[in-house]
Amino acid sequence: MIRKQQRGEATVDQVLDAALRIYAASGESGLTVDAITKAGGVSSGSIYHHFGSLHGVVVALTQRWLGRLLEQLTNAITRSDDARSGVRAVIRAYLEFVQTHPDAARLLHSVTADREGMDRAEQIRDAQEARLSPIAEWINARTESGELAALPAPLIESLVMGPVVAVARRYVAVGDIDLDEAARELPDHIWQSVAGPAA
Amino acid sequence: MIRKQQRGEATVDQVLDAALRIYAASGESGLTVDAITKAGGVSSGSIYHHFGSLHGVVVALTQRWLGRLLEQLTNAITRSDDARSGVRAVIRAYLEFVQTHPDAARLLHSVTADREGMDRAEQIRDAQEARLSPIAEWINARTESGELAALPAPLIESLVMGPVVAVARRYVAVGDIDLDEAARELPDHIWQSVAGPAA
DNA sequence: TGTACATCAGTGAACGCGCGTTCACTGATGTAC
DNA sequence: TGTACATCAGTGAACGCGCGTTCACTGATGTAC
Repeated sequence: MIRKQQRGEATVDQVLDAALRIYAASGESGLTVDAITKAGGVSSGSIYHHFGSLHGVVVALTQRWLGRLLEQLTNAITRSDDARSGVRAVIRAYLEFVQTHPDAARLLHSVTADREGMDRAEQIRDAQEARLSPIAEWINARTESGELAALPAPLIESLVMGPVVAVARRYVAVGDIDLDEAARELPDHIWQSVAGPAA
Repeated sequence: MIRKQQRGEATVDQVLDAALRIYAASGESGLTVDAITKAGGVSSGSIYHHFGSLHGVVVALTQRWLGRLLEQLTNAITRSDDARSGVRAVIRAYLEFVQTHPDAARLLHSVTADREGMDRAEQIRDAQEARLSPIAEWINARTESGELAALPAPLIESLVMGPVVAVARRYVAVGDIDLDEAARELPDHIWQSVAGPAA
């Protein structure tokens, strides 16, 4: 059996870590091969060996952090059984992620917004389907039980995550929001907007 | 008195219109001077005469459409006197804008998300202050009267606009949302999340 | 345990091209008298 | 009403440089026997 060498993984990590730092500091336009080379202590050839292109680095970086975020959200939601505590849990999980990884949050907020990100939306959804489907299932189950309002899943998602994302974006960009206060106040208010007849 | 020549305005419009079309079709990376030159029927020198740089074109484009969007929202909100109809009106106004100007919506969603957009956040806020302050005042007045929940204005804004922006982004990006249905359903649900004791 | 071999991992100089910006110039418009 | 002048508006060839990508090569790791 052919095994890849382990040092390759370390290099991949170095590149992605450097890329995130650079992205946070100087944006997508600052994310050049040369910058990664210097910040990550890795040669350009090595980057191409692992990622194929600079674009490949961005894709890998996005997938990595989107995966981690969705993993947190999925864990939060599947651990709670009633709808109200589930909604509460995802909200807290998202805000906690933003607070713990502000750079990654900045990346996800802009890359997913990016036009190229939109083009990649489908392939991203495919890659993350394992993490997205439990969430969708959870929503459908709660909608049918009447705990959640009888709305299409995308609308439920928007009602729950919309304000959270808005708060997170504003926290990262403008900074005139207290995340702890948001974590305290948002859950109950958001819940009011999606609560169903049986709740 | 020295008057600028009128044909200049026409050129500015041609450039900005072409820029929006290009942006919608091929994203920010496709928005090159050469592309504008060809699509707008304007020489590169002329672009520099009016905008100073390519970056200047993007800024002008963003300001123009952000101004138009905020104008719609301000009109919607100031025309309604009770909180509930105000919330309803901004939601409808936003969704209507997105439906009427999907390209501009795409631009605003990504440029404001963009890292450089974040750096420009302050200067954008300054330039649009005339349109932002009426909205803030309206929120504060309704919060004090008890029609809106006793929350900081940024949280109210996030609770109201968050789901709307989320729906709009998803409509523009993925397309699995019916905007008319959203316009019907969202107002009441969102209202539940911000209604105050006196409502 | 050692040797030969294949593949993976990493290097960095060199290339080339796309792109933003400049600039000397021509043309158009408005003002002064 | 016409002429001279200043400023605005527009042109497009030319420049130069930053940046992504390539490639021939060296080094490291794992496998086969």
